[in-house]
Amino acid sequence: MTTKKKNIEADILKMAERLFVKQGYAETSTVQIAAKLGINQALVYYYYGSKENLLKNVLERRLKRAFSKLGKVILDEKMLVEDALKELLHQHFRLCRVNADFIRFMANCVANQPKMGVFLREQLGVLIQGKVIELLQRGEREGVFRVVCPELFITTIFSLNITPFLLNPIVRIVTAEQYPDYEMFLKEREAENIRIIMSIVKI
Amino acid sequence: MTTKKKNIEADILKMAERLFVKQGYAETSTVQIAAKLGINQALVYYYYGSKENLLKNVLERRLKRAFSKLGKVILDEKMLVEDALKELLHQHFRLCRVNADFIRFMANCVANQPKMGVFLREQLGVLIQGKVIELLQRGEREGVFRVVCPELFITTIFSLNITPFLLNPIVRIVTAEQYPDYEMFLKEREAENIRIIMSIVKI
DNA sequence: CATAAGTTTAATAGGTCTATTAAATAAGTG
DNA sequence: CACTTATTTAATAGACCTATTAAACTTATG
Repeated sequence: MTTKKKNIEADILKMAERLFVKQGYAETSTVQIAAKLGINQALVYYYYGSKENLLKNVLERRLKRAFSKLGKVILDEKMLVEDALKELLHQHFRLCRVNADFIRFMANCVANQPKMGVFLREQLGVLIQGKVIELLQRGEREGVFRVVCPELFITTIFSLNITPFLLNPIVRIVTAEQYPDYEMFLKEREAENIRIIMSIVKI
Repeated sequence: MTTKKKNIEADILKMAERLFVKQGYAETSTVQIAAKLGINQALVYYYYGSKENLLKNVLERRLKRAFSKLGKVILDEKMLVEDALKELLHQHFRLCRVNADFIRFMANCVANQPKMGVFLREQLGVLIQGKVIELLQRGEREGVFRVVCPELFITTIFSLNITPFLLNPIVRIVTAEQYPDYEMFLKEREAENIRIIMSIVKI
């Protein structure tokens, strides 16, 4: 009773995120969000004013979380630069797995509502590149990495790592015969991604 | 007057496709489809029975079209196998550009409604692999291509080619500084994709 | 031309959704 | 405790949506 005082506001946000990401924005109603929490639907409006504003809060929170995790990956200077990059790639692959639904959701938000494009651009900022560029520069300095265009390099990584999750059902169809177990495919896929990416930079 | 007799059925399908892909399924109403065509909304039900059935018709038609185009890419036996593969990659990149909205839409359909997953699996079948596998085998036979796993190879191609379009807004943010003009980036991106993919197979 | 079959329309039932409001309840504060 | 502020509820306005229906219109065909 007393403990769940201010949790409702946060609960709404969490449930909204879960349902938005799983079912889509339009397919999720404030009625449903409230029902799943066992609260009155008007509370959604009491705390967030409108469904659109609720969406913005969801995006903001989730983006912050996702990126803060990537930022926390520690790449020891004592590690070989190659191993550090491999570790980063591994973490990125994991991150793509966990956030695929959300990324799909974002892509939709932007595609369906032009407003969201502007909003997302503000939110995303320059959060992504950091670590990769750092490693590329270190590798060059140490003479073990080729000089490559960071933008192309980063989008290569992003493309290879996100697609198996984002387009999971489509990729599944392509690979179903050889890999009846998708988890097995993912293992091979991650290894292949690392091979491909390393071969791009390694001298 | 007389000419537009049986076109209504087809017009509904085309308009539905346009609006579904642009705005999403839930965000598009049969009322809106009819309004845009200047016809009565009940006609949608007269011809298609239900909104869901309309969706299925849209998917079926569009899938058929998209794949038939890839099938038509002619890869002359007289062409060097390397050049043939490059040509196929070029066509695939173009196809991804044209169909990105639709692919995003499909990915959503599957994510939001489990039913659609089954339906799509039936539709997609084994339509994709064909040409690529053909070329891989020819390359191996001629001794100019390494032996590679076709499933991994195909998903690599798919990943690299689709992401710049499917996640256009996100990729834009990453590349905005270096490539203020996205078209310019796409040109570089296609060239890089071809380089990467060829380096995987070429001995 | 008359009748049947195919096409189109207006009207609406029945549902759900976003958002608001006024009243009820709980918590906080002097 | 008295009174203010914050939270929660029930009820509902107003919009829009899917789907149906019966009637009107058009075309085809004997």
